[in-house]
Amino acid sequence: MEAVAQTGYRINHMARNLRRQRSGSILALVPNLANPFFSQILAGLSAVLSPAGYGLLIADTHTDPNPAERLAYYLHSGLADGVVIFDGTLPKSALQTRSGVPIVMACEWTDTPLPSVRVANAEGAAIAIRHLAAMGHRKIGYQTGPRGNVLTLSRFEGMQSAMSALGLQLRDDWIFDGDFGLACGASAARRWLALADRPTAVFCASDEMACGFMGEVQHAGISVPDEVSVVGFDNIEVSRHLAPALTTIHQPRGLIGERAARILIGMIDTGVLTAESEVIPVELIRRNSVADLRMA
Amino acid sequence: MEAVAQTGYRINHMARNLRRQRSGSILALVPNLANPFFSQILAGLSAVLSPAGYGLLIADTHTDPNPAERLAYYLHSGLADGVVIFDGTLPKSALQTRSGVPIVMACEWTDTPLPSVRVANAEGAAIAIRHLAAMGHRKIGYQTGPRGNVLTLSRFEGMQSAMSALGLQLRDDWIFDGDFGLACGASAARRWLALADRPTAVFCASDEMACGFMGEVQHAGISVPDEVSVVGFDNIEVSRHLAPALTTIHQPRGLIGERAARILIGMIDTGVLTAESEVIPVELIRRNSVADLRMA
DNA sequence: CTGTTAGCGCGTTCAC
DNA sequence: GTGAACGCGCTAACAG
Repeated sequence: MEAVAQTGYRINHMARNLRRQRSGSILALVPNLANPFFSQILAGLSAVLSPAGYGLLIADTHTDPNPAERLAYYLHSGLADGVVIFDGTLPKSALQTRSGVPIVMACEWTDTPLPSVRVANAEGAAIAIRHLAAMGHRKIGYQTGPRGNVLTLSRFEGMQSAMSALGLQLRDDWIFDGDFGLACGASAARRWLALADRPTAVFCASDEMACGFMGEVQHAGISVPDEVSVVGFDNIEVSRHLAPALTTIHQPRGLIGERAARILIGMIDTGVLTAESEVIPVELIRRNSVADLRMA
Repeated sequence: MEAVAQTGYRINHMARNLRRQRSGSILALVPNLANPFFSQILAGLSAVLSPAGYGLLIADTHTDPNPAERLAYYLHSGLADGVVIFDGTLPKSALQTRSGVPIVMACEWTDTPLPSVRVANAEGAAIAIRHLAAMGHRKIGYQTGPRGNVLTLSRFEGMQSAMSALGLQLRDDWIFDGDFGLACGASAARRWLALADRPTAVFCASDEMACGFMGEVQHAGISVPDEVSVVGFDNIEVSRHLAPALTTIHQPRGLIGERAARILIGMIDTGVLTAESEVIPVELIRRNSVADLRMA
C-alpha cells in the first residue's frame, strides 16, 4: 500500500475487465441523440449507473448506417455488460440474439419477451381525450407520432378507444401526421388553418408538436385557447412556461431511465436474462391551453 | 475466413484494447446531462466519433460527488482515449495531469493551455445589445448565467462593453441573477413586474431564461414585445415557435461537438497533446420579440 | 508471405 | 496467510 502511494499506481481497467470478462459499462441505444426528450432519461440512467460503478456508453442509431449491426457489434464485442434500447424501430431479429448480454427495452415494444420499462401511453391519450370531452369539446383533432413507432400506435389506440367510448367521431381530415418534432406541429397548424370545418381542439401526441402547433396558429393571429384548444403529451419542461401554459400528459422521464438502469443492474447481478417489466403511470396536468366550452 | 464464418467468431475488443493500449472510446464530461442544451452538442460529437470508430462515454459531473476525482479516474484508467470537457467549474488542478490522454475544453475557459472550442460569447452579447439600441431601446435590463461560470462572465463583459460604448448605463436593479434555466427566467420576470421603473427591454443570457421570462410576463397580462422586448442567447429549437418568436443569438451547438471531436481525434492520431483552439462565430436572429421604439 | 511466440496487466488458483 | 504461475484473447515482432 505504501508502494501504491509512492509509485502512483492505478489499476488498469482494460486488463481487469479482460480478466473478469466484463466491461463495467452499459450501452444506451438512442434513436436520435439530438432530441432533448432523451436528455432527462439519460440523466436518470446515469444517476443510477454511476453510483453502481458502471459507465454510460451512448450510441446514436440515427446517424448510424446500420443500427442492427451496431447493436450486434456491441452485444458480442464484450464492450457492454448490458444494453438499454430506446429505439423502437430496430428489427426484431436484431434482438433475438444469444449473446448473454442483458437487454432492457425502454421504448414501448409489445411483441418481445425482453423486459421493458414503459409509460401508460394508451391510458394517457385516453385521459387527454376524456378531459377535452369533459370541457365540452366534441370536435377533436389529433396529431400522430412517426409512422411505425410503437408510441404512435399505442397513443393512437388509446385516443381512438376513448373517442368511440364517448361517442365522438374522429374525422380523417382532422388527423395530422407528425414525427413528434416542433416543425411538424407548425405544419399541422397550417393544415388546421386551411380547414373549412375546424376541430375546436387538437390533441398532439407530443409536447413539441403541441408547441409548434400553438406557435404557428398564434403567429397567424389565432388565440389559444379561445379559438382552438391544445393538449400535449410528455410535459416537457418548457410547457408550463408557454403562453398559454400547455395542458398536457405528464410522463416522468427521469424515472424511465432510473427504472431501466435498476432492472438492468439486477439482471447483470443475478445473471438471469429476464425480469419483470414495469409500467410507469401518467398524469393529466391541467393548465391554460384548453377552453371550457360548457355553458354556465 | 471460412472458419470465422462457420464458428461465428467475433473479435474480443477488451483483449484487443488491452494489447493496443487504447480503449476506442472518448469521454464527454457534462455538467448536467438533463440539460437539453447538451443534446445537440453530444449528437455532433457522436456524429464524428462514431464513423471514426470511437464509442462515446458520458459522465454527468452534476450527479457525481467528486467530479475532479472522476476525471482523474478516467484519465488514468485507460478507459478513454480522449476527453471532452463541457464543465467549466472543474478545478484547474484537475486538468494539470500528465496522463498522456488528450483533453479538449468545449466550454469557455481562458486560463488553460488546453485546446478549446468556444463560441464568440462576448461578441454575441454585444451584438444583442447593439440590436436593442438600434431599435431605440435605451433602458436595457440583463439576466445573467450562474455565478462563476465562464460563459456568464464573457457574456456579461460583452454586454457591458457594448453598453458603455453606446453611452448606456446599466442599472443594478435591472440586473437579474440567473442560472440559464427556465424557472429563473420566470422569477426574473416577477422581479421585473415589481419594478417601479422598468427597462423597456431585457437581454437574457440564455434562451431558456428568455422563454421563462416571456411566459411569466405574458401570464401576468403583459404583452411582448409591446410592453417589454426580450432577446435571448442560444437559439434553441423552440425559440422560433414561441409567440412571439424569440429574437436571439444563434449558437451552432452541433458544430461545437463536431469540432471538439475533430480536434480530439487529431490529437490522438498525431500523439501531440496540443492543438489550435477554435472560435465559432455567432449570429443575430431577428424575430418578433423586440419592439421598434424609433419614431417613424 | 505465412506461422510461431511473447506479453499487454490483471484475477485466480495452487502450492507452500 | 503469503507468493508464484497461469491464462483471459489479442497484436506485434520475429523467424522460417
